[in-house]
Amino acid sequence: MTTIKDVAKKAGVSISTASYAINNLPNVHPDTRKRILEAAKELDYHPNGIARNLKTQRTGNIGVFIYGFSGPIFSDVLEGIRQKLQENNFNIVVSSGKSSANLLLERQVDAAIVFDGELTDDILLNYAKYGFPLFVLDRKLQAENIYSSVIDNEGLVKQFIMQMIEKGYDDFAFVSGPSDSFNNNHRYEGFKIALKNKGITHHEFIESDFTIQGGYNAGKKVLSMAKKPRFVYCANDESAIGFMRAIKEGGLRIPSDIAVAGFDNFYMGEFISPKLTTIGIDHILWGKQVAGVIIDIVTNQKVKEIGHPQGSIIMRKSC
Amino acid sequence: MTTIKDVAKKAGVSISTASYAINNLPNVHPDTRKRILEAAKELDYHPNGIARNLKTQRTGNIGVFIYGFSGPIFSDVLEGIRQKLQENNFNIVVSSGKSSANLLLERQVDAAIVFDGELTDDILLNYAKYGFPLFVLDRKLQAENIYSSVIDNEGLVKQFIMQMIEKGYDDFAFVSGPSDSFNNNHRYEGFKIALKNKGITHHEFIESDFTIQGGYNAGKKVLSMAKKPRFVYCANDESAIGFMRAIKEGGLRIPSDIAVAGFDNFYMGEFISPKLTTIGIDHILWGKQVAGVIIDIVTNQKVKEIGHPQGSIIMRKSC
DNA sequence: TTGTAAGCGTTATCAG
DNA sequence: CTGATAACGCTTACAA
Repeated sequence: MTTIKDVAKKAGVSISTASYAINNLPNVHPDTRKRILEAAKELDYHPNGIARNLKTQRTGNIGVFIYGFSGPIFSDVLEGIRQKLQENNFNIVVSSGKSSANLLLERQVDAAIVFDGELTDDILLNYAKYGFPLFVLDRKLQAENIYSSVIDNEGLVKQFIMQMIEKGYDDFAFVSGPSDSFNNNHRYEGFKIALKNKGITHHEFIESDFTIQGGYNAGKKVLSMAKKPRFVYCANDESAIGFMRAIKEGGLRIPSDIAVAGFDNFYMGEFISPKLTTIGIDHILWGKQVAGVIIDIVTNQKVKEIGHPQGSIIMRKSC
Repeated sequence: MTTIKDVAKKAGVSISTASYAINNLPNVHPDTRKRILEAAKELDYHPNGIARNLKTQRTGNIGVFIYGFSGPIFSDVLEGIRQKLQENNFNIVVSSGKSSANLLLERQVDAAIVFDGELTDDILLNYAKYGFPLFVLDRKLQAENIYSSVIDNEGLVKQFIMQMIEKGYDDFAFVSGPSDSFNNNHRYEGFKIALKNKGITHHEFIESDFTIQGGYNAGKKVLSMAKKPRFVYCANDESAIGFMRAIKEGGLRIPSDIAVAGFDNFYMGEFISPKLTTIGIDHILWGKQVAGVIIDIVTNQKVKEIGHPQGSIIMRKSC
């Protein structure tokens, strides 16, 4: 492979001058620059990124620490991150579990976006102490070098459920996600606060796991209940879809027998019957914003707070 | 950050001996090794990956060139790739479009897996000439340093459609994907060959785009046809799901009025009514196999051909 | 405007 | 078994 040395030799200049020209520094005579650039082109020269990184002590790589690639929501956030990072000439290195640690410790990435529940708070706090900027998306965490943005689960669900109560519903059930899920727990909080605010003292709780199958099982459970809830709020859309399928199989009508709603605005929600009412987050935009902040951090710009990602209630036909 | 120099000094040895010990080379006295390792631990030393990469001329990074993160199939392949790569201590750098070029040219990755239609054959062939091993998943391509594995679209669809003909169906339509899609075109080939083999000379062709919405539109089109096909084969599951929704809205029964099937084994297919018959690929396994080959290549092992990824017909209730 | 040379943090050759 | 030392390919003071 050709190196800057070859270019310099061919152009008849020193290595440093070649470097200046190639990096577009102003201190090079136009003629020399032209000669160097031509030589580079003829030799099909491309700088060795690794060498550059070693010298500049920056990699231009941003780690994205994920648990896995599954889940539609997830891919949207990733996609937003990818777009923004790419626009700004950063590379994205994905990793999961403990491999992620090495990426930081071996200085292969300049910073990381964390979306991986396997990485405990303690672990993250520890890496932040080393000086690596970390942007955390799946929890709230306060510390130097740690930034975070989480969905306003509580506020959005509260607002939505209160609207539903005003619409006349007063007999609710909550189909949960995993009990260790940040999103699930805060959605449940919002749900309970809404009921409390409106003086509703009772609700059913059905444990589930954010999957279609789990929602389906929850639906079967409701079918077997003597006194069925009038409104079932599912902690995400996938479980809502499974839930709806089960109760439709059981002969119930949605929303006339049981009203249903979810969270996420999973695109399938528009293609089931009835169309699913949900709370939507603009995941791609969120990813872009997060990536934007990370870029500001590693390039020492002023970082702007992004707060919660944008969310909104999407009324369709299921309630 | 602490460097190997610090470790060497603390252990009272030369840099090279420290390096030997840290890299577990046999030529170090047990006592010295112990001293060095302890020093490393106390100083919380982690080797600088960039420096190592520069010296060894290998990065341990594999590029994964994608068009974007969207699509369920896609994430599964990625997930398989991620698992295998991670097991073998390789990092995965995702990229799309022309940023991907830089990754190779600047030697930030050792090889790449390509899943990005934006990268033309010419471009890929060119990179392969530089000596970068490329594994291509979305097309067939023959050249030095280029490896490829594609779904056996033609064979699987042919086999499936012939079975359906044997079952008694003889009046078919094909709902296509984008006309520039490798997968779509080969599925259509298989479809046509099956018909031809069985002496069926006519079929309907409805253009679509692999999306649920596109499938839905195709369904509306069929509803408006005077003479409707008896069996509609959709080039993927998402369009089949949209298609089914449209014709159900139009009051048709599946499979008694129109039978439907798809391709991919998208997990939603099990949660619609009737459950979708489809042709399934084990995408995660495929990703693992591909990653396995790439690893063999960059570590100079003997590479084993992987051929087509495993596929099978999954009979459910839609035909 | 250009060149010399130090150095980024490693690995690996060679001599001892 | 251990240590000097020369790379790897680049950027960047500093000198000329």
